[in-house]
Amino acid sequence: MEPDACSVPVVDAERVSSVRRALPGEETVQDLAQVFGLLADPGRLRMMAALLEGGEMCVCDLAAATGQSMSGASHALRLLRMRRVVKVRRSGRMAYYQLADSHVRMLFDLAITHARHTEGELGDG
Amino acid sequence: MEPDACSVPVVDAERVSSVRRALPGEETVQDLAQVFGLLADPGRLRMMAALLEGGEMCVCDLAAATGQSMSGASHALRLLRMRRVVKVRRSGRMAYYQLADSHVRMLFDLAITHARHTEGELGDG
DNA sequence: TCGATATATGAAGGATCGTTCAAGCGTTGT
DNA sequence: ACAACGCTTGAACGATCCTTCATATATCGA
Repeated sequence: MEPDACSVPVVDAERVSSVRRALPGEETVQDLAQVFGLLADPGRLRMMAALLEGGEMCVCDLAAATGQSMSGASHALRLLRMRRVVKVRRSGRMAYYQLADSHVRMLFDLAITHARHTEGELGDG
Repeated sequence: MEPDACSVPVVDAERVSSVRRALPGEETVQDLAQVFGLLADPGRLRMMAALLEGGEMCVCDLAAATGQSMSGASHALRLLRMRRVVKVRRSGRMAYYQLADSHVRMLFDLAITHARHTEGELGDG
């Protein structure tokens, strides 16, 4: 993937190695990136927002509320399920989903704060 | 993209429309997804973690600390710059980057909490 | 048992993303 | 002026992702 010792010139070698030691390990980085990746898709984002609002919902209602096809919703929920962001309760042929923990809500609120804060103009500085 | 009125059968029509009204607008959803998308890449994630730890750093030190090529680091920083996640200060031929606001730190901490909380076993329930 | 329903899944298509290579710009030092 | 330097950018390639279609499983009702 990325070379551990690359041929990049360094200005402040001491700080570089200090920062390097402070960085989260490879496994943690991968985990974090995957969690954020789940939130990076509008369909899944709406899905989580819907669950935040609606509490516990079945797949077809989630699909309808977020404007997705059944298949699309099911695929999205599978990813969220595998990363333990949502949990499922099955009753007969229905599947009822809800958020697995409260971190998602906080991530959401923070991100919305950021989005509102940097609202409007984007681009280079 | 996705049909507004799709042919999905609905169980609880009232809740569906209530949730639908409560969802953030299309523009907000797109913005949020893009912010999370920036955090979804290990290289950019390490970059933000480095800035969190190191305060203000030049591109070559960032590249060295996160194990990226110069070009890769520069491309990553361009995306972060355009979304106003980082800001740049130029001095001569150097470019010093730092985080633009404190939301990133909170997003990080929350996500790490989530990662630690769901550590270990993944997969279907 | 048979069909309809609710959800899940695999495969295929095109779109998007990340990395790399090559070249570009502006600055510094000689 | 020239070369070295720090950084930026564009294009290209391969990998990954999202959507859709078709099919599969399991449950319910007749």
